[in-house]
Order: sequence, then C-alpha cells, then structure tokens
Amino acid sequence: MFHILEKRIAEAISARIQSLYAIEAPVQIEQPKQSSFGELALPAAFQLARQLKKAPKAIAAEIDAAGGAIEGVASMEIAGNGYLNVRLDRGAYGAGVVANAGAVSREVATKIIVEHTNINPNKAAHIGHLRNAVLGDTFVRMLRATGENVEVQNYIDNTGVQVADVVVGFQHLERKSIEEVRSMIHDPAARFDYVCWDVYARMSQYYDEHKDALEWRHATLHSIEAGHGIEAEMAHLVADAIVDAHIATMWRLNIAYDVLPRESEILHLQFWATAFEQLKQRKAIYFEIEGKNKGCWVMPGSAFREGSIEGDDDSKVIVRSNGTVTYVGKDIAYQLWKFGLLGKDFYYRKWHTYPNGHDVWASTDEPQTGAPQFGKGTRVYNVIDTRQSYLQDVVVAGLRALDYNTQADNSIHFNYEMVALSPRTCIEMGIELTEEDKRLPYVQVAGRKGIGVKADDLLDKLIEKALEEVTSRHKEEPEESRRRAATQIAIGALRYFMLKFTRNSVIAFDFAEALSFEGETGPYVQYSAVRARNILRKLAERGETLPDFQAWLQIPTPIGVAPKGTGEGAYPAPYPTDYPAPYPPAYPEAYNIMGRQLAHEDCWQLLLSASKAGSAIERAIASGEPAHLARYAFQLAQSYSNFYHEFPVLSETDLEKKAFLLWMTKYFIEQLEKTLSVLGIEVPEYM
RNA sequence: GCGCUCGUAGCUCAGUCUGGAUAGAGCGCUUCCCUCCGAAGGAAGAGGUCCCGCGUUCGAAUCGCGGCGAGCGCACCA
Repeated sequence: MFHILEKRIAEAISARIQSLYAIEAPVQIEQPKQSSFGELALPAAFQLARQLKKAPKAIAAEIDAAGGAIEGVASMEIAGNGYLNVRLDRGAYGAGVVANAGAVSREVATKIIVEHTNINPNKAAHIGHLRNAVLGDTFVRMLRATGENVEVQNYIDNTGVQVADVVVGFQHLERKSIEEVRSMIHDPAARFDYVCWDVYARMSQYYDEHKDALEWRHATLHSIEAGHGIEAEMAHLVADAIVDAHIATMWRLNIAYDVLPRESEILHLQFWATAFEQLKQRKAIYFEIEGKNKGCWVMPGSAFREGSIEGDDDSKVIVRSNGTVTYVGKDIAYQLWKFGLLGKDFYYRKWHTYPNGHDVWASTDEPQTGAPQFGKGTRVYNVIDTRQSYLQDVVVAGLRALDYNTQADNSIHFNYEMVALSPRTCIEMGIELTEEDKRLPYVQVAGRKGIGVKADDLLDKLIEKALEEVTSRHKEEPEESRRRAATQIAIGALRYFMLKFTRNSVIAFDFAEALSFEGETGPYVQYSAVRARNILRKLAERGETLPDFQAWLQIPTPIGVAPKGTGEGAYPAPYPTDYPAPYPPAYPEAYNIMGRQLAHEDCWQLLLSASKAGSAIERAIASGEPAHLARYAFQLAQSYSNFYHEFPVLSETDLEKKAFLLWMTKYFIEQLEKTLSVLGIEVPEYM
C-alpha cells in the first residue's frame, strides 16, 4: 500500500515540475525527521534551487500551488527551508490496507545462489561462524520473501590443512586408532566436535614448538589427496562427522542448506583441470619464468588490482611450482561451476533429511540418480569474512579474464566484519590476557589457540537463562512447554544480536550484552507479538469472536486491489461528511470508519509502520543490510507498545472502536510475524 | 610501504552511498507508572567539538584534500 502512494505522489509531483519548469526530474521521497511533519517529505525544491536560481522555499510554494488534489493525500505543506511535507489521507490509506491493495506475487525463472557458513569441518562452530550463517540465512529469507528462487550452498573444505591437523593430532598426540575415533563419533556424550576443538588447539601448539612435526601434516595431506591410506580414511571420518555436527548446530538456529559442494569432489572430478585449460587458453594466467614466482602459473596483479603495473610483485600464484593448485584456483573453478560455466557437474547423494522434511544433498564422485539440479545460478552471493576481500577480487578477476563479464558483475562478495571477544568476556571464560590486551576494545577469536565461544555453548547458556525467566513467570506450565518457549526466546535473542549490527561493524562479543533480553533485542520484539496474541486469546476465552472487519467496513471479498477514483459500484456518493474526503473514496464506509479511528496518533503510527513490512524487506535487500530489517522489526514493536499502553482493547465499549482495535491487533501480528519469519525468529506461545 | 575499513552521547551502535528541518536508538544513570489485555513493558529527565584542519556548497556527521588515531588485508596457507 505504502509504495503505491509513494509512486503516485512522485509521479504527480514530477508532472507538476515538468509543467512548471519544463524540467524532467526524478522525485525523491524521504521519511520526515519527525512523525509530526507528516508521512512523506519531498526535498525536490532543493534540487531545483540550483538550476532555477531561486529560493527553495519559493519553489516549494509553486509546486504546492500547481495542482489539484492527489488521490490518497490529505494535505501538503511547506516546511523548513523548502521541504514539501505530505500528509496522507488516513481514511483512504486505512481502507486500502484492509482491502489489501497493492498485494503482488511474482514468479521468477532465474536462480540466485547464496553460499554461506563454509566452516572448516575440523571442530565445533563458534560465534564467528554464527554471524556468517545468520547473515546468510537471513539474506536468503529476505530474497525468498520477495519471490526469488534461492539455492543455499555450504562449501565443505574436507581435504584441507585444518582437517589434516586434527587427523595428525588424533594419530600422533592422542594415539587414537580409527576404531577409537569412530566410537567417539557414535557416542553422543563424547561431543566429538568439542573433542576436535581441543585436539586442533593442542596440535597447533605442538607445531609451534616442534617444527619438524609439520612433516606429519604433509604426509597426511598427501594421503588425503591420493585418496587412500589410514590418514585419508580418518580425514573423511572426521570431516563427515563434523559436517553433521555443524548441520545440527545450525538447525537449532533454523538454518538449513540445499547442497554441500565438497572440496574432495572438486579434486576427484578434476574441476580444476577444466578451469585450468580455460584460463590458459584465454591467457588469463601465464607461466612465470623468472623472479620469486618462477615456475608458477600466475594471474597478473593488473587483473584484479587497480593501478597495478605488470610485474611479479603483486601477481597471484594460481598453480604452485610443484604443480598443485592454490585455494584461489579451486575457488575460480567452483565459481565457474556456480554459474554453469565449467561444463562439468558433481554427482549428488542425499546427505541428511531435516525434521521438517527438507533434504540437503552433498556432492559425490559416483554417478547417482534422482538428485535435483544444482548450480547454474544467474547471481551468486558469497557470504565471506571481509578479510578475504582480496581473494574474492582475484576470483572475480578470473571470471572477467575469461570474458564472463556479466557473471563477474553478478558475483557479489557479501562481506562482513569479524566477531571478536570483549576483554571482559575473555576474563569470564578464563582466557589469560596481558595488561595490554585488557585495554583493547576486543580480542580476536583464534581457533588455533582454542580462543572462542562455541555456538552450542552460547545457545545452551541463552536457553538456560531464558528458561529461568520463563519459569519465574509461568510456574504452572509443564517443563517441556517452558523449554520450548525458552528455546525460541534464546534463538530470537541470538539471531537478533547477530543481525542488529551492520555488516562492516566489528562485533565485540560480550556475554552480558548477548544475554540481555531487554531493549533492542529479539525478545523485546517477540514480547510485543506475544502481548498482541494474548489479547486475541483472551477474547476467545471470554467467548467473543473476532469481528469480520472487512465485512464491517463493507469491503467486498475476495480481497483485491481497490478500484481507483470515482467510487462507482455498490457504494454511491454522497458519503457521510464527518470525515470529509477531497475526492470520492472507493469504499465510503471503510473510508469513514478508518478515518475516524486513525485520527488517534498511536493507531495511525502503528498502522503506517505495520503496512511498511514489505517495503522494509525490499529496502533491506537493496542496501544489502539485514540489520535494516531487524531495526524495522524493533521499531514496529515499539510502535505497538505505544498502542498497547494507550488502548485497552478488550474493555473498549464502543463497538466500532473495539472492532477496529481488534483488527489493528490482528494486522500488527500478521505483519510482525511475517517480518520475524524473515529474520528466522519464531514467536513463543507465552513468555 | 601499499590497499581496504572505521572514528557520532559514559558504553554499544544507527544515520554517511543519494548533502538539507532541533543529530537518533538501546544500555547505563535520575525520577515516576502494575485495582494488569503479564512491567522481558511504558512516561519523563540529564547526557554530543558527529576525531582535527582546510576546501566545495545557499547549506556538510554526510562530498574532496591533508593530518591524527584504531582495525584488517597485501603467502607457492585455506
């Protein structure tokens, strides 16, 4: 509804400017600084002031005087130094919202790929990984909410150094046999991902003290690459088990995947060999015959770095002098596959079925039947830490060098800053800090040192605290039900916490802050939905039913776009004049009632805010900031709090008013729940 | 050294892309509000050199240049 008005007003004002000054200008629409200024602000006069050499205020006055009424607009006024502030016609707007005007659905044929999570399968997930997964998952939900077809990929580096190091740790430090590792995996109490966390940290420390131990790593990597030997077997065992652990952890947060492309198949199916041929043929890379990169295939720095001169100083090695490919090389091949440009595909096997019936598939090198089609996207978002910007630039440069410019343009590094730990939280966790560290704003997470907060631990802690809070308020409810509510609250708190910061802000993770359920938090937003639902529940308990407000307003069903303009049809003018309209409304009864009820500021602000859910999602996609949608949810909840305190709905004696307040409550719930579901947050039954 | 990002209230952050109205929110602090649709809430208040300087502009937190301070990158690791 809101975007219809925006468009209509922009067009009308644009036409006025055209006829007044013969200037073709796109009209910008802003939100006024204060709600008392109206609903829309047009800074058009400022832009024209320069061209016309006239005071903005005078121009605004001319534009204001230039035309007749705009449908849906109650008044316009000149404010500040030349703003045109627009007040909407509340009756018309309200009637339009009830009639569900402007609802659109669309079908798309193209596919968007979002790659996120991508955790090394060698230890438990930590809070840094959570930021990645929550950002990625929320962005996926945002895209899907607007009708996009989205495929979620989680890349598994199951053959890399990090997995190898855990294998080395099990063999040489822990002296564990394959059978012992297997039995740990099968014993849920052993918490295999936690075991690996410690083994990895210990092994990293051991390398620091015994450089010759690196031989073990090399031997293990060699075995993994060759695909046989006890090391390779254990590597697969470890990686597969940890992938399962990550899937389980993320599922706790309502995060699921469609496909797991694995590095092992990229190797075995020779993805790189195919990409290598393409890169050589197109001369995107060349064989270096001198300098420090002698004997390597390199991509010149000029390909991916602005202002770089040809020379080997900042060129990037793609194939090492020993003939093995670097990570970036493999990533170029993978990116080509995502766009369907490699001319090769994986085979797939079903990896896991989620409790809701959704399947996640994994790549395999053996032919299988019955798998869906993956890859072949038209746009690709890679949710990756901003520290890898340089490498992502190289990947995109690879596409460009192969003349895949459209795909290069559609390769988006959805970057974000890291999650660190606040010094206070480090101390709480028993991590030793120097005096210098204590004065820093944050301390970096380091998997090699075992410094970090495990995702499952954090979630458990949140659930425990939420359960205390829930129990203190609902002793009468059964344990299972309280635990369910506590879990939903914990997830709401965690997801909101990860989303409230914009992407390029470093999060200094702090337990006290993350465990807070007050103020700008997920639980605050959930609470407003719970309170609204309570009203409807109490209504039913009293034996009353929710009035059919649409029928009350004499708006015909089925829901459709309101007829514009003349109000022809079943509701002839003249309409009652207690809420005068500047033009004949589509639904006179609705127009009157809504106009009357929405005269209350808190009602109007809530309706307006709630009606913007759709455009909030679109704006957040446009800006690439899930944080903006989180903020919208919070503001909508705040708006409801004002409404809630102002209007005791159930005790209202005026029937029209009560019907309106109940409808308002229901509409708010619908819009907030829609927004929360895009944020991946559920609303508990009670809290 | 080069590149990227950041510097806004005591703290944590929005706002900067696209310049415009008295610079916002949450936390913390000070005072209030439960005969209840559960206060995980609400009302009110104190709190700002938008890092500094110069420039562009009718107008700069926002754009440009130069400083200062902080972080992150710049492997034949991933």
